[in-house]
Amino acid sequence: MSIPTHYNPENVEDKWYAYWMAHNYFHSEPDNREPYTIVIPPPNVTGVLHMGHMLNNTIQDVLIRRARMKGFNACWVPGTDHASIATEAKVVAKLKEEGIAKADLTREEFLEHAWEWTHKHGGIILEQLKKLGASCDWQRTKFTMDDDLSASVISVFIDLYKKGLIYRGYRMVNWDPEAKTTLSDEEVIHIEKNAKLYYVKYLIEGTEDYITIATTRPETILGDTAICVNPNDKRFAHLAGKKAIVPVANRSIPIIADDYVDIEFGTGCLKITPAHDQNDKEIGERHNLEVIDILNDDATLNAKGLHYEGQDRFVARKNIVKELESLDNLVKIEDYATKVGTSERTGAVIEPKISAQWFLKMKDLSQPALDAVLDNDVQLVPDKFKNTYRHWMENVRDWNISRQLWWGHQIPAYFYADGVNDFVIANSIEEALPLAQEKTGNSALKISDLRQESDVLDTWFSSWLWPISVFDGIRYPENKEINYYYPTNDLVTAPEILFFWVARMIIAGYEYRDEKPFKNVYLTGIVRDKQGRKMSKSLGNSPDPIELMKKYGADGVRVGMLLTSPAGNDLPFDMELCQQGRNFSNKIWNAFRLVKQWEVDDAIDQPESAKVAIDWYTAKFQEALEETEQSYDKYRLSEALMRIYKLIWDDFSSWFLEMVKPEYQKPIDAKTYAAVIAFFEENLKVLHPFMPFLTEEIWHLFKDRTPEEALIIEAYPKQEVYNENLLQEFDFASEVITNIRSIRKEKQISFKETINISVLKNDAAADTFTSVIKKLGNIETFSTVLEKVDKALSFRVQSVEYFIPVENAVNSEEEKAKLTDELKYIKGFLKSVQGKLSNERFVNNAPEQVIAIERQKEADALAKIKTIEESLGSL
RNA sequence: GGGCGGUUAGCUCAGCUGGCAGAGCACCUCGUUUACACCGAGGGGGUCGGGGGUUCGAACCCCUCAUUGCCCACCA
Repeated sequence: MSIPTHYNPENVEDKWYAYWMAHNYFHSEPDNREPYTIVIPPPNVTGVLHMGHMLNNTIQDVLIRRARMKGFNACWVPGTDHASIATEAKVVAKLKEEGIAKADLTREEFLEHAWEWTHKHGGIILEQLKKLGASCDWQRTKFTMDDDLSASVISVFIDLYKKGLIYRGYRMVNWDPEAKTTLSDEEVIHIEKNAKLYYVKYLIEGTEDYITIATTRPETILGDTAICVNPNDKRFAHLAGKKAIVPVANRSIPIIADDYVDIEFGTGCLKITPAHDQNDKEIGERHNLEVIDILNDDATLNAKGLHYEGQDRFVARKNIVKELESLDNLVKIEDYATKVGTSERTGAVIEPKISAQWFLKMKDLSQPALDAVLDNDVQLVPDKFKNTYRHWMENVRDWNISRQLWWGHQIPAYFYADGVNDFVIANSIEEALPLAQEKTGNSALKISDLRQESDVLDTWFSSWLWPISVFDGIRYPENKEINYYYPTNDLVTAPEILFFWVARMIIAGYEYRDEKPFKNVYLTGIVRDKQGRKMSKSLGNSPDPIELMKKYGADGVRVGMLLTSPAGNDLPFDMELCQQGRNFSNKIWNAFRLVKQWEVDDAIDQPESAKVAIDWYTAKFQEALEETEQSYDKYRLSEALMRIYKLIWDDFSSWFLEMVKPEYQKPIDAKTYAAVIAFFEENLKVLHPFMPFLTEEIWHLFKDRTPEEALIIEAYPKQEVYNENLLQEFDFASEVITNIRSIRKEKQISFKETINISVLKNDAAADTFTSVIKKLGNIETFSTVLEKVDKALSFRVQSVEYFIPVENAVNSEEEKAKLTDELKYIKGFLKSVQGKLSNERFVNNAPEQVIAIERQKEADALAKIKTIEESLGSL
């Protein structure tokens, strides 16, 4: 035998990927067919493939391959995201290693480094996706900072500004002191931390009395500009209008009253630091308080921090606590569990900071996007995410879209002076000049008087346009491509970015196309390790996907990932799953080997067993196809895969091939052989979306194909009506076979030894599969009898009784015990059925159908009891 | 603090509008049968998180408790 017993994916995978590429099968152009479009969630351009990508992209590939085979014009658009903050952080780190500080570079110099880095690392991840088999239209590969996409981003900014939806404001924002940029609310992760609550007393000016406040951030005392109590708090009524002395700083600040203060919490007194807390800022605005910002951009204290200048905020906290203690201003310290905001990207503790930033008004923009999901115009899978989505959308706040970074889309605002609103918005500085001249009334203004905003836009401000901008539908809303491919069909992504990205894409879709960007959103779970921990680089618990594919084959890994991964459920990943996938590859490979080695003889007749086997598998395949389609419709890919897995492993290999298998070293008839090959090919087609490489390989090994032929573009099997009766009859027959095998095992009758069997004539015993029973049971004669057979082993399937006469093997005591057990069980069953049927309320209330089923069960049980009792009697 | 899920076999999960608890893997037994030991045949295994209730009948509907996960949130 020249075909190896184990499938070796190694050379196969690269070979077929190259073949598909060479024939341009992944490429799509608008035509008369119905489109089926998926845009990839663009991975970070400098990223490396991890298990999350594997899951995500396997799903997309399954969907797109199936659509392609079903005759849609399938288009999967790949690309990468510039990932402003993440990439900039990497470049900064890399420069630091080389001894270069970002601060020493000009913007242009830094961007040169960033582009160099991008060109070097960008695209690695896309190359890795090819190993997985991803059938992306690589000719359409996009990058969020390509010229056309950048132009789209800028034009959208200008448009939204003109619509009055973008404004610049002096607001309290989330400051990441490590990346030295602001973040949107969504980029802030709240983490539970054990903190301390410090009770600090402030001297009331002109008295010997003190007032005690509680704070978690004693270092901000240096920025205090008031003490605040609740106006209804009688305890502090006498302090109205008085002043307090800030410890350490020895400044005098007013004692004010505001409803915000909770009388019950802490001491009922609050220190007000408008520069470093959102609530304090609001209270400060109501009471016209001074704002003292004590922090630098890197969260060290500035000159306002007095002798703590230069110290990090946390160092200063420790030190100021010591000083307060020595000054006798510290009353006590309590443990306190609180949640602190941290940066999604750097992990740094977020500092609330007042600064001038750009915002997008979200309320009105988001309404159509909210409705679309609530009305299922955009379908979330699973739909439990609808609640989460609604909650977020109903409470959406203005989006801080500016970042104090260099890598990204620079905001097209041109300042002619230093005021918060001393700017004009334009496509270029040349276009900005006349606008600025007009706005200022100063026609002497020159280009050199203008200065472009140095901030860039939030990464998501470009990716929210992705499904439109990859087809250049922002700049050219009527272009052929966008009109053809939009709206796309499926978006496959992680729930983590439901708000960051998915919600905003829907918003942009309605704003710029007046139409949803995709029909379905498949939300994958998080890939976790066996212990349930999220797979991450820092934990080192994530296997290298490339290594995995080397070991188990890309197909094996794909199957492993999808076998147990319902939408929205986390995937507890285990190598065993890939092993199962690999084993499945091998099973199919060996089924192929078996069939391939058969010799065909035109001259011999088709046996009856093969004839019925073919009828049966025809129906079985259709049943499986129907079930598979239903699973696909519900996006239950794991179920679809499992059904195909069982179809091929159990139905096809264990049953069908065994039924048609010719005797050892004898040829197979041509008719049966043709059917076997045809079935095998149909199996390969339904499996292809899940295991593209293996199926393509075997499909080509069966026959010589023309250079234009490939499984990837074969037509997916069509659903047809099938004979359900035949399937039921077979289920009966297979139960007979199982019983025979059981008896063989029990009585240690070798399979090589033929046996005889008799069936007691009974209307329920159909004989369609008698030839199959004979073949798979290795039966010499199969006879019908009118009376029970003495001295025989017996078994019953439903109400039909079978006998196997075996010389000397019948031990009547054993038989008796066996029958008694069987009788006991069936009587118990009958009792419960009759219990129901004798319950008047059941008979009166239950639907007719249910009662009929119960009556049938009763009759069957009675018939079976009768045969068992007779057998017992005759023993 | 608010909201939303989950809790079914050792593990991962199905179980549609109430009507005999399922699958895959794992496990056990047997097997050098002429595709495959990455295999075959046969088999065991569940008080459906606890407690109430509705119903002829509850894994499924209602109440309640427990537990676990996720999302949101400016109480010092």
